[in-house]
Amino acid sequence: MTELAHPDRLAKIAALRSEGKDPYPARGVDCEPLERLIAGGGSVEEPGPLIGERVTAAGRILGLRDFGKLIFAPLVDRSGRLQVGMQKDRLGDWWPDRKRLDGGDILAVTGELGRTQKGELTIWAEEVQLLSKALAPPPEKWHGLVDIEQRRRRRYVDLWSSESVSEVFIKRSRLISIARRFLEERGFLEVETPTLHPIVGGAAARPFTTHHNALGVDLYLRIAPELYLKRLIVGGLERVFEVARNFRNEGIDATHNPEFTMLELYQAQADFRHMMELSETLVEELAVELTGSKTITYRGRQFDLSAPFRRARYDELFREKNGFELDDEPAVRSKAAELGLKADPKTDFWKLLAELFDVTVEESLTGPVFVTHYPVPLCPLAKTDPQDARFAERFELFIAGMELANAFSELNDPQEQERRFEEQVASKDPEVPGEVDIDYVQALEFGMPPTGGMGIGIDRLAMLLTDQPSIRDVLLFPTLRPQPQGGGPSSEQEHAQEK
RNA sequence: GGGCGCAUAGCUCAGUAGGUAGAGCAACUGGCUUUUAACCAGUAGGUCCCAGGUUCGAUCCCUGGUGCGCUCACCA
Repeated sequence: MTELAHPDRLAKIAALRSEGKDPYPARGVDCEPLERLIAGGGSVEEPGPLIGERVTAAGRILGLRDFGKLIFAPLVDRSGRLQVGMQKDRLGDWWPDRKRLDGGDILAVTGELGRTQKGELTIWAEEVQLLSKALAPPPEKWHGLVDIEQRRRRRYVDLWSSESVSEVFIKRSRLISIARRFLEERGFLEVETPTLHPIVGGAAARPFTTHHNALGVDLYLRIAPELYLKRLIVGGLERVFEVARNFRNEGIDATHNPEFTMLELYQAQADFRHMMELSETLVEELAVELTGSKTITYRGRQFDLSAPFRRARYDELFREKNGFELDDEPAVRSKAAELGLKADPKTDFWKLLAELFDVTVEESLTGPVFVTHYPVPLCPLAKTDPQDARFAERFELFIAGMELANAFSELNDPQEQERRFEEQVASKDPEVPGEVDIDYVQALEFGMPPTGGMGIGIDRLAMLLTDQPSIRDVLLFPTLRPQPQGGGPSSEQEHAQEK
């Protein structure tokens, strides 16, 4: 037992066992979700069909309000919260066992659905069965878990001790489910591709490295599924998507977690314009389904997610904010220096330009807006714009200043792709693949149809649609520094002593 | 990794201008059959994050560390 186990509760378990009562019975019970009982109870004015009926519910009791011969206890399950009333008159044989109940215990209750004098919907218990005894006490009943670290380390407590928390994660789940249905309705096939990659590719990021013993090779956790999904387009699957967990060995902040979820999709015989339509339609639909409106509130600001979204060219946005063309290298360098960017002359011009764009333009992209036509050197996997060879057929979608989607007309010219890969390798940039993915080039040599591809950050979309300020609030178990033994804050001392 | 901030009872928080601490809730005992953070009376509960230093004396001051939050850099 850990320090969380309460001695009085251990004593209650021992007492139950000595009477032949199992505090952790093996069988579940048939019960109704509380939501259904609440709906079936109707209102005080118009009683529902379940009033007066014998019902069974199961859930966790958060506390006990004990009046001597009457006890009220709020019962919660995933779907809602409903009060249980336990009366001596109705529970004769069981009644002495009330002394063994504690906040946090999981119970099954059978009894008549009714109301109290004040009108509160209540199950008047006739049978109470302990399903699982809680040894650790629940958090403070009024505030719930407030300490943000504990909320994240002990999500299993956070989820039931604060009503709004589980809603966020239920919505996140619905978001993914709606997106799947949306894509399946449009002929997309959900696929699964490897997360262990022999070569890093599909994005610019530092990878996690691991090792396979039997093969005797180092492998990387994927930073993006892109190159595998496009192999499937070569394979003729035509419309594919993956809800892909990606891993990037980078810093952690409000919008970044080392593992995160991208919805990536690829559509043959399409280009980035189709991807714009698809993404704005999907985002609008998700907003309506999850929030009930096309206009959402994020961190106190309103965003209208009605399709179509505004389109704005990268170079035009750049010119508006900076007053000169983005390929005016001297101007870019001097402006960057002026803003204090790391701008020594050997810094790659295009990296510098991207940084200057981030600083001068991205701040103002409240959105929703598609930023289109990125400079080609920033888009090694995208097709060049036939109208202007300086730019690529690519867009990124910004909402509330967050980058939510990235898409392009996929480069399908194997010679051009090989050349761009070789340029990347030659740059020796540590954040760019250090090796040409020959197999991918060969896949293109077999012929890939014109293809539109897109990645949507599911975590950020969930933040936006559930109005959460940090990615860690939409991840059930965000990456935290591990704490040896037990994970609770009380083990910090042991940790410190080891150092 | 840099900067700023936080760490006190199981939980939420006070507090000590250096003299080893207190409330509410939770727990325990008793009372109460209609509460909604129930109420009333009583009891118990603390290495004041860790390690050094200064001091007669440190939870408080100093240094170092750990964890978390915010922020900057990197990234989606």
